[in-house]
Amino acid sequence: MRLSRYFLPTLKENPAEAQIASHRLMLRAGMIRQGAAGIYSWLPMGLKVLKNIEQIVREEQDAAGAQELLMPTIQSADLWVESGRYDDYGKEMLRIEDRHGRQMLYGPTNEELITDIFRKEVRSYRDLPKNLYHIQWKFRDEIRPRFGVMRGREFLMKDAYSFDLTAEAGKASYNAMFVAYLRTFARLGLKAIPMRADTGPIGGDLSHEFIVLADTGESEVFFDKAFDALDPMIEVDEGADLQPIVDAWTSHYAATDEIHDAENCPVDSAELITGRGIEVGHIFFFGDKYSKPMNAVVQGPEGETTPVQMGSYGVGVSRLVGAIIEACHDENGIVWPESVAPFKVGLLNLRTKDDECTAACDKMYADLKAAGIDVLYDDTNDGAGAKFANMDLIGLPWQLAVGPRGLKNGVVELKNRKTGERVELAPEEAVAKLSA
RNA sequence: CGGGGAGUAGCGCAGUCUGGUAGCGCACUACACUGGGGGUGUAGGGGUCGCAGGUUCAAAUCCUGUCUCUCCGACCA
Repeated sequence: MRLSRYFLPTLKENPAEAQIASHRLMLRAGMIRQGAAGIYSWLPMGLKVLKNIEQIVREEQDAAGAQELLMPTIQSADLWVESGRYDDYGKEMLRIEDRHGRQMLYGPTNEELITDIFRKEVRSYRDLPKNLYHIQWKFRDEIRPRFGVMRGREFLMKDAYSFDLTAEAGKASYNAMFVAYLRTFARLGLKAIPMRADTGPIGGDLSHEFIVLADTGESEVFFDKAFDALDPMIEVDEGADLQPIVDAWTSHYAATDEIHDAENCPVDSAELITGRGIEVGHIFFFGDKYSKPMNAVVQGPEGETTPVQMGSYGVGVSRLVGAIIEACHDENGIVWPESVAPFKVGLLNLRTKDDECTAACDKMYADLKAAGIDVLYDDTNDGAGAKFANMDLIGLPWQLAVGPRGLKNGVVELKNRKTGERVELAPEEAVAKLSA
């Protein structure tokens, strides 16, 4: 993509309303613009990152045996009345009336809807287990939205729902999601710690929050140093018992500041790590909490009818964009992990008016594209300084600077955004290195 | 929902107290110079001062109402 044609409205100055790094940087880097409090438009580069994250989440869900579907954003209130949550949910739920006076709502979550879909179609235990998920926009009318996409009212969420015959089988489904989450966050370039969680309005007796570590995170977290030794990229064989892995990840102490009690902490202070974190995932096993009142039942092997055992598993996809930036930025701007970066490399033409320089840039641009590399080519007439600053701001993993000075010696400069390391090498070598 | 703050050009702000031709920096347009870390000069364009009433010869400025945004608290993926 040529920058001269790309819709990337970057800002040199900080917008007054943005308090935290990710919000500030998302606005400055031209990723989002606010429509109303807690509601954002995603501009091309922001959307690209969002889609990249979404895709990694999707791949890991699919790999864990979940199947994607898509439920609507607007739901009928009837189902919520049936589950008893229509009144429980309170003002956080955006209620809408259609032209016929029917009560509708913009879904804050989808347990009722998925349970309804399930109960209408599934009759036999032979159809179990099932795990269905979708990635869809949700709305929760937060009292006070803040921190940009981290605490918006409208947000993109992956939510999966598992259905099993027995609690034991349900636990296995829960474990599969647990491991999928470890892998997902690792692939996103994040360090995530699972913590035992309050089940809140969703309910149930087994639940974990996944907290991503970031120096500027919203809450303080405490966890055992032992987590550092665990590898999140677990290879899962189909049908394998994941309980030992889950046990390994849940046997160590981890707590947010709300629960943490320094006096009675079971971990020696020398073994305890204190940091800040952002909740990006939450998984629940809640048994028959919804299946029972909503009569989602299957016939078992003995012919008996039993409510299915359910779990639900959420990932804040849009929130992750902010969380990743909180975890990956410096004073100059964003530092994208390569897995989610909007482009892999930024190609900087430092002197567009120099025909030789521009010819060399055009060729590298063509070569990089031919090699299948996603490249943002700064072909604008801005000064070199402005180009470097802008490229640092938007945080592409690699910067390829091409100017007459280097070309005279047959070299271009390749800079790693994260380490700041710069090397000079021949244009073909640079393309080869980026293609590797 | 309780308590603060703010709405003036795309962004950041001054002007409001003490009413009298709407300003500054950045960004934008044109030209020239410059050219490896947000460069320089010259000349330009752009705002019914959030909205609605009111007071006045005259309102960004005073009064009333209203909407929006934002910060702190309780709540949350």
